[in-house]
Amino acid sequence: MRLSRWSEALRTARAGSVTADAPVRDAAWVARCVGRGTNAPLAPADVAALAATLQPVELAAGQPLFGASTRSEPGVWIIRSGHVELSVTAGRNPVVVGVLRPGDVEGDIPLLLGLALPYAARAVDAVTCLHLRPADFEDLLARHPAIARRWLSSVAQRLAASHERLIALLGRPLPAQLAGLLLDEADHDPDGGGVVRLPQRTLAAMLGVARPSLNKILKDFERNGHVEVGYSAVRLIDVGALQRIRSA
Amino acid sequence: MRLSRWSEALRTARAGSVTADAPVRDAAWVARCVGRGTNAPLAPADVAALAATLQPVELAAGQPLFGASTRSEPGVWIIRSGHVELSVTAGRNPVVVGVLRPGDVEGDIPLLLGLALPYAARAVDAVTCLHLRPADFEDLLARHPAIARRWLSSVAQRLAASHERLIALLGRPLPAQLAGLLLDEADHDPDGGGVVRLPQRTLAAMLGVARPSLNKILKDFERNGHVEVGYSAVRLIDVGALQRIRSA
DNA sequence: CGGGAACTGTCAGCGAGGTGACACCATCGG
DNA sequence: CCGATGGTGTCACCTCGCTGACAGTTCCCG
Repeated sequence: MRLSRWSEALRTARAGSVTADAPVRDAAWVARCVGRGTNAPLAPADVAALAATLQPVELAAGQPLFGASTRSEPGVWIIRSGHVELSVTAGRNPVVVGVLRPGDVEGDIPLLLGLALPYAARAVDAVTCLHLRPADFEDLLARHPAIARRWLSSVAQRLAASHERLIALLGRPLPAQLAGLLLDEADHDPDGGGVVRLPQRTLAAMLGVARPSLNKILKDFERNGHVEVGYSAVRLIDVGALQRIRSA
Repeated sequence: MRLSRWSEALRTARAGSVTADAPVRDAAWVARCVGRGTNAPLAPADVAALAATLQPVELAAGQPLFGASTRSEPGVWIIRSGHVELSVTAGRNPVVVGVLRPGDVEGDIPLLLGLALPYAARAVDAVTCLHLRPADFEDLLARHPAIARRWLSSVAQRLAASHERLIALLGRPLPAQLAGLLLDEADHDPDGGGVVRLPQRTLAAMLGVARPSLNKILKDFERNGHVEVGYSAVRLIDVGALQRIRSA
């Protein structure tokens, strides 16, 4: 069963390269991406334990990982490829709390605290991720201090990012907020510049702002040659200028 | 040396009750307040290790724990009594990222990630706190898996709170934001109602908003009998009404 | 008890951003 | 190849909260 899910998971990511050591390779990838290596190195035994419990899962665009309504299977998800949108529909318009990208982790906080998160998660595009069942997660933390230590640094990282997000949003003009968001959310392409592959509706929801307001600023940026606006994508042209606007 | 700092620390907190087991009592208090007990119980040996390393420190009102300028001694602080304001002076007006109250922890994130936090901390009123030196902190985490596990739940708690703060701020009208802030920050008095003992300037900075705007809403609340505005204090009268406004 | 510092209360004018609506365009499935 | 879906570009109107300023009040320390 696991191998069939594996091959399905890898079909999109890198077709045809399914080998027996794929679980170990993914566990090593998790070890590299979750938290920080300094001060919290993982021993081979820890990586092996990870490899034994990680369950690959594939999601189509639009599919929910979990939601206020569905409350589907709990556990920890680690994004391997694709994007997941965390949103909450409080008040009038939906607000996007964050966007998960490859290497990001979700679902561990509810397990650690024993309470449900107030937001829903849905795949923006096709998503490959690794799943850890609640019991396996607790077990890994209890039996592998190095993993617990590493997870601590992962959560700490997310907390620092969340604080920076608060600072970037509070009482700042919209252009500064948008510049910061674009710089933070850009996927760094090999060609040098970054691209934000999200519709303007999502970007607006991430700033808690109306789409027309966002579009106005975005077109200003484009007129000044700072970005290039495409369909469901924004390409960063002049990173320096955006940084200047962010801290204006 | 340690005992002398102890007696100094306790002079304000509870004068005259200094006994030999005070460190153990404070360690037990930390064990109760940091993180969640369920899923992460601490053994007596863990509490003893905490008691051996906690260093009591006392701060006068206005004194900084650390700051962008001073960069004073690093380490972990656990607030025992009083309030500490975390603020950052980005752009025009200062923004308050959060207010630490008794039981809150600060300074562990920079240690875990090896990078400085972008905000400064200063005592709002007289503060008693417990200090943990960087080396001692690392040592506790490495040698006591239960403490690492418990710390994980503490950081997770803070992350959830930070996410809720983001949700409460993004794209919501000012009255809803203020109602949420008051409900979150109220110190629950024994007499039933809660009190927020912070000047309006600080409350405004926490919402990234101008003081006159905040004052306007606050007086509206008072006119409608929801709160009672005092000098550097807001008393909550009708909690139900505030909850209704928060989710309006 | 008196003076300075900090906090609160309030106002008029202005600009940023929300609202709702509508035309146009990319993308994808049939 | 065509139509449905969903994303983008833009507009006129209007509300909300900012700006800067000033007067009154409370607190605290000498």
